[in-house]
Order: sequence, then structure tokens, then C-alpha cells
Amino acid sequence: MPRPRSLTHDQIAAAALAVIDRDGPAGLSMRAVGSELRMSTMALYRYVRDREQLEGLVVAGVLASAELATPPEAPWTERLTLLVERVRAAVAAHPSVVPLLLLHRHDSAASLAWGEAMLGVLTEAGFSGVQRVVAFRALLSYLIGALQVEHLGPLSGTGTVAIAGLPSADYPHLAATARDARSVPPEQEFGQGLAILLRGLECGPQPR
Amino acid sequence: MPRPRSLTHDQIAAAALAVIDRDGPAGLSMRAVGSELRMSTMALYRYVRDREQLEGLVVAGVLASAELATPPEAPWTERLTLLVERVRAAVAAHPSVVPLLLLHRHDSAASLAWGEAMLGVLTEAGFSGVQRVVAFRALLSYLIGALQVEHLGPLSGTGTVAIAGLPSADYPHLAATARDARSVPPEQEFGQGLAILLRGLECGPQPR
DNA sequence: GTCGTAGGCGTACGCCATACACCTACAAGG
DNA sequence: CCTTGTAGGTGTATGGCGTACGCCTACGAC
Repeated sequence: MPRPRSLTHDQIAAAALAVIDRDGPAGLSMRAVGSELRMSTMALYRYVRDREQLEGLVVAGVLASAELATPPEAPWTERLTLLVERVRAAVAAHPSVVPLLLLHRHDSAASLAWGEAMLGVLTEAGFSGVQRVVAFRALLSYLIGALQVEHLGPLSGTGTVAIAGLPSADYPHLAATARDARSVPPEQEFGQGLAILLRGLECGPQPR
Repeated sequence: MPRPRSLTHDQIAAAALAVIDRDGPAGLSMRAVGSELRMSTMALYRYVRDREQLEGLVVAGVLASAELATPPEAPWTERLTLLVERVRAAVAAHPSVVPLLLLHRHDSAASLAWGEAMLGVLTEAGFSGVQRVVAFRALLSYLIGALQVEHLGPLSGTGTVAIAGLPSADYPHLAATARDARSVPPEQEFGQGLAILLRGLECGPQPR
């Protein structure tokens, strides 16, 4: 009956994402999002319980951009690769959102749906019971960890350069590896790591 | 010549860790650590540049408790498992430190030394060049991600319970898997996931 | 036109990190 | 033993944050 709402959750999430993309994760504040929407800070609270819920909206928005359908005739390893790579791509488009993703990866419908899709493929591949639990958590851990390692590294890649310059006397392997790492693009590194994990799932004592 | 220092970095790290263990990650503040040390807030700044450096000290302290020596005659997979499990154990003793670990895993001598130890084993196992880079990053990503998934989950495990209660109609696989997951202790889940990854390193097209 | 609901906003409070200026405890040099 | 300069410890102040609360008012229903 009274005045209609003038904002949607989607608009709010988009505004917050814009702030984060522009000013980095530390730039996100209720004040900043408010003025991004040309509203007062407190107006936001008509739409959002608190800052935490707003962060959840941002994460949900990013995850929702990942397609969940996979070709049913493709091998299960390939289908899982698709699902994982799509999340990686969605996040790579907004690197500054990684710290929020770590805290809110659980509490959105988009993330539940992604998990459901992953488990669907694993189930069709023959995984069940504890093996399915372990396989899913291993893939999830790798994905989460890789995002974190890639985007929250020591200034996202410049750290590798710094490590490459370490005194070879103190850290010979580390310095050498960091030098090698400079020639490996992040996508390739991510993909190959994922391939290793999937190979372990394929050829383990509990195959199928 | 003037007055001697009355605090060491170790004492400060221990105090901050005590605060975190008692009040959780959000309880960490310069004020809290100051009063834990029976000093004023600002006294801390004589020993520490800013809050970020203090966080680094805490992480360094936790990581330093992980032993780095491994039996040279053991298989390389077992030696890597030891190194990874020790970090997991060190962190599991102070779960609230996980968010800080994610941000500061790079900037302490302890973490560099751990990386060096891991790479030493990988090198002895025959890995080199890009393969060594990929293997190391895969293991690191899994470790980081698993810590995050385990300790920053939806309230650390209670979330699994919540998911298990989801409407099976909407998320059938997710609900079933969450039910299965309740019977798997976290250490076993972590260990089996790591085993999968190591198996992938062993039996891949680029073994040795 | 009237009215009640709920949108939008201003103010204020308590927390945080931290810059700065001050006092003072103490080791070194006499 | 006394002086002195350095650096330790502290109090105060600033500017940011999230958000509780209360006010005004635009608006749909009647």
C-alpha cells in the first residue's frame, strides 16, 4: 500500500560489485555502496540486514554468472572440468571479490546449485557414499585454494617475482621454481593442477 | 643506550594468538593485544609497524611450530604427506587463525622454509621445470583450500548439518552427500583428498 | 482527500587503526 | 654520583567504519 521499493537486490549487488572492482576489497563499505546508488548510507538498510548480507549478495551475483549445464555425453572428468573452470572464469572477472567468496561461498542459492551440479556428475560417474564426499571436498578445496593462491598471493603474482629474486643460497628450490613459474600462465597452471586431481580420482584404488 | 626493550616479537605473537584463541578472529585488535600484554594500545607500535605486521607475526608463529624434517628414505609421497599434514595439524590447533593465514601465508620465513622443504622433496622425486611448479601449486592450493573449507565453512561443520536438512527435492545429491559427510571425520577427509592428489601426481602422463 | 505504511535520511554512538606530542626510565659518559 | 640523550610508554585526537534510532514524507488503498 505505501510507497513502492525503488531498488532490487540485483541493483544493490551490482553497485557493490562496481565499488569493489573500482576500489578493491577494502573499498567496500556501506557508505560507498550508498553513494554509488545515489542514496544515503542508511537507505541501504531498508534492503539489507547488515554488511554481511550485502557481501553475500555480491558473491551470489558473481557465482550466478557461471553456467551449470554440461554436455551429458562428455566424459565425467571433462564435465567436472567445465564446472570448475566456469567458476574460476567468473571469479577471474572480478578478482577483488575473492576474499568475500572465501567467507560467503556457502550461503547463496547459486553456490548450492553449483555443488548440486558437481555432485550430479560425480554420482553419474559412479561415485557414492564416502568416496563421493571425499571427491567433492577435494575438488572444492582445490578450487577455493587455487583462487586464493592466485588472487591473494603476495600482491597477485608480483610476489612470485619477489621470490624469484630471493637469495638462492637460502632458498635454492624456491628461487628456481619461482623463476620457472614466471613462464606458466595462471590458467594453464590451474588447469594442469586440476587435471592432476582428476587423474587421481580416475586411477585410484577406488576408481569409477 | 636508553631504556631496553621489554617485549619480544614472540611475546607479542603469543599474546595476539591468545586473544584470537579466546575471542575469535574478530576479537583481534590492537587494543585487545595491548591490554593482553598489560600495556597501552600505542605501546605496541614501538614493536610493530601496523596491524598487518602483527597479523603476520601470529601466522609466522603458528607455521613455525610445524616440523620440516622428513625421513629421507621414505617414499616422496609419504614425505609430502608429512609436510602437509603437519601444517594442517599446526593450524588445527588454532582454527581461528585461518583467515589470517590466508592473507599472510607468504610473508614469513617459516612459510618460505616450508615451501623450500616441499620443493626439496619434489625435486628429489624427479620433478623439475613446469611440472614442479604445477605440482607444488596444486599441493599448496589443496592445503589452503582444505583449511579454508574446513574451518571457515558455514560455522565450521554445523553447515554440513544444515545442508543435510535441505529439501531433498531441490538439492537431492547435496542433501545425500551432506548426510554421508557427517560420518567422515575431517582428518580422514583431508587425508584421503590429499591421497587422491598425490596419486594423480604419481600415475600421470608426466610421472617422475 | 485522508490515512497508515514503509521508504529515505540525519544524527549519534561506540568501535577501530593510528599520527602526534608528551613524559620518563634508563644506560652511557663524565 | 650526576648529567644527558635516546627511545620506551602513554594520552589525546582524528577520521573511518557499521549501525541503532527517530524523524519526515511519498505514496497506494480506501
